[in-house]
Amino acid sequence: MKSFSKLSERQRNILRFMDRYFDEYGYPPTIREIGEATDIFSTSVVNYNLNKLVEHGFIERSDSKARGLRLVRAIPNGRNSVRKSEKGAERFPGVPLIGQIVAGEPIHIPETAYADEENMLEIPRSFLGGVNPTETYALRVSGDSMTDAMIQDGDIVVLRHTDTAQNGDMVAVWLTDREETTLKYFYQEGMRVRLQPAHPTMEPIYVQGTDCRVQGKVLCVVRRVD
DNA sequence: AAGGTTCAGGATAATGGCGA
DNA sequence: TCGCCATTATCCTGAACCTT
Repeated sequence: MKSFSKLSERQRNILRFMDRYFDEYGYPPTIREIGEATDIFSTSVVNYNLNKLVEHGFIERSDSKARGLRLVRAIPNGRNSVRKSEKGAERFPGVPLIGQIVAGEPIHIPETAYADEENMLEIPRSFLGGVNPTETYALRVSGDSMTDAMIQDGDIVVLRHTDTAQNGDMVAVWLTDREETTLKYFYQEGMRVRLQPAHPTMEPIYVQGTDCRVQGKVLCVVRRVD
């Protein structure tokens, strides 16, 4: 994963523009708007650089819809970088950190999560992709099954409460037979579900649809670097 | 119509091999 | 070690096409 300063000038400009645009309009820009704002004349170049930013873990893209862009890492000096702002909690709503995902040990995730102030994370609204903060919660990741998805041991994932998922979604899933929660990519394959780790040497888990329950979909990842 | 994707091909930078 | 050259990788342009 590259740091912000190691990105090309254009890629940094794209991130800054996306950050400003989301802050102003509340939704992401189009590829053509990004091109206009960053002096890129070809949509393919914008697309190329967006793919690079996905590769480096700065943004996520949705294949199925227009403006399907989402910042998933804070931008240094960006409007939505992780800091207190004049609008305070409104722009940086609290997301409760309620536990961790750890293989072999079940974790109960309440429908209405509660955490004391010490365990509340301030997450920029743009990182939640329009999801109501009251529908979100955070978990600390233990293990390295998602390293290829830029999620390391100790990272915090922010999730939206949901009991459904689409193929390719990164989700927290409760496995009823194993009595544990796991973080994997979700793929429905007929009556069974494939839970795919993002790790080169780890095998997917196959379970019957009735033996797993989606508990949340990952919205973004938070990492402390020190 | 707006917005996104794909493709062929060109320019430039980075890298590696080789001889002096 | 240095300079030259070939190869490869990266980034870009422009246009056509596809999807919603």
